Amino acid sequence: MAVAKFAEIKEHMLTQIEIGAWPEHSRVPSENELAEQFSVSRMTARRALQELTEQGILYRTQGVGSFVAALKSQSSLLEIRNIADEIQSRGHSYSAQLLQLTELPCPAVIASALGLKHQQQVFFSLIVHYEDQVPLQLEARYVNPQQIPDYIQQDFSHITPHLYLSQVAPLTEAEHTVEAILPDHFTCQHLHLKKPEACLRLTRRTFSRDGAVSLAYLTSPGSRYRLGGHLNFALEKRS
Amino acid sequence: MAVAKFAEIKEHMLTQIEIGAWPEHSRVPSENELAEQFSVSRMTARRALQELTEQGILYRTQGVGSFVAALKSQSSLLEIRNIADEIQSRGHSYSAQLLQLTELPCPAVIASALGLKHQQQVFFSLIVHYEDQVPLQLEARYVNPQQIPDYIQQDFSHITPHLYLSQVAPLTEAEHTVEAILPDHFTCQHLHLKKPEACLRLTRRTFSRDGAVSLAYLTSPGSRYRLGGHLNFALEKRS
DNA sequence: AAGTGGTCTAGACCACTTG
DNA sequence: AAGTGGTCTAGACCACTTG
Repeated sequence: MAVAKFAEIKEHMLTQIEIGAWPEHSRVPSENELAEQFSVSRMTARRALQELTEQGILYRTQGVGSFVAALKSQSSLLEIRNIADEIQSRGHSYSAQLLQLTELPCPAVIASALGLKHQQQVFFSLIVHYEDQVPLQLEARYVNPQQIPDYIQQDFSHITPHLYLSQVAPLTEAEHTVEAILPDHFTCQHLHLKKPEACLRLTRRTFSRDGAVSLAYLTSPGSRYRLGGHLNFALEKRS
Repeated sequence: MAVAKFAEIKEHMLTQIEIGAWPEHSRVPSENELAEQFSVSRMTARRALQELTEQGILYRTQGVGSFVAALKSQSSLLEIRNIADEIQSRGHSYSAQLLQLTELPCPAVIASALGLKHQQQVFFSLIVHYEDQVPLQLEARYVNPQQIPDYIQQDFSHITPHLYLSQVAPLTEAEHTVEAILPDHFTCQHLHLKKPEACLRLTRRTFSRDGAVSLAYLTSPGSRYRLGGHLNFALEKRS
């Protein structure tokens, strides 16, 4: 079996939702209807519905039916994922636009965060990440040149800074801050926002074995992006 | 069927792991072994194993077996803190204003999240949390009345819902979503926002041993609140 | 009464890893 | 070759919501 049948059904349903054929809160086919349409047993149709429900894409009510949940891009809070992978794992196309890749004298805040001296040179990259041609995130990143001397020679339209950094300086630690902000004019422009709207801003400082590597400001429109996480405490009680 | 068979098997396995009978990375019974032990079909035993795997409690390898996963590292980004403690630990004064504490017929989305039936009664509380007399967070919370029958009798101007819930139904699991939104008029009013500004909204679903306990929407002005965290990867490599 | 989702059975064939 | 997990079938009974 090249592709599982339940996966094909999920794929089909996701497509219907994406193209808007099945709007939010509309009813989707029942287990029995899907089973007949795809010539599978009810258990297989059920699995497709069930997994989409666990992913937060559908919600179901016994005796009533299954419905499309409100949709948004979602990423995990717990893991630091490469945004390209994240987008592609949703079955969408990823692309990037490199706006800047330069060397700057280090602003005081950045110097302090990266353990550099004020006015020392620091690498800076500015990139827009697109999901299916729609800007999902503006990434402004300062990189410690002592740790990553070749940063400025990379082609960041083909590899994300995150992926490159994780290859040359494996991540050992990260610090996050999450804020809601109203973006400035410049950010609005690059995120194709006609009017300023609430944006999520992640500030992420990453560390490798030898200390602070980079400080990134990741800004995404609130209407297109959210962070999701899952915590499990069952096993933590023991220690 | 009072309690589903797959749930009983999960319960049993969780207990074994919690009491240390099944240490990290040790092998747990196979689908066939569990099916025989509990006199159920393999599909039912499989479901128990599968759900524990999705919860991150087990990991499985085809042809080899199922194993107890490693402890998750803690992330203060998602650390579930009592907001009263959080405010007081900054040396500020905490107070709360109870706006609503009622019983409602359950909306479909809430029912699905809490494992309740549509239109069944659900408890609802609405509270504003103040830091030094300034509103910091609007908390709208739906609570499973089957698990927390006395919720509606509590005095939430003196104890936060989070603290009360953690006392009567210890947290085993939590799911988070973080979004940036523009608040509606009602929210603006209670957060004393003259104009709508970007707000952080945490959606938090909490679980106890017996299932979903509550679903909370926590909304805070972006200018007054942010989430901060620290991730350590040394222990996280598992999959 | 008809349709929905929730649970379960007792089989089946498969791909995979191990001794 | 024996055991594991992965997928699937064609039934069954149930609780629930709706017309």
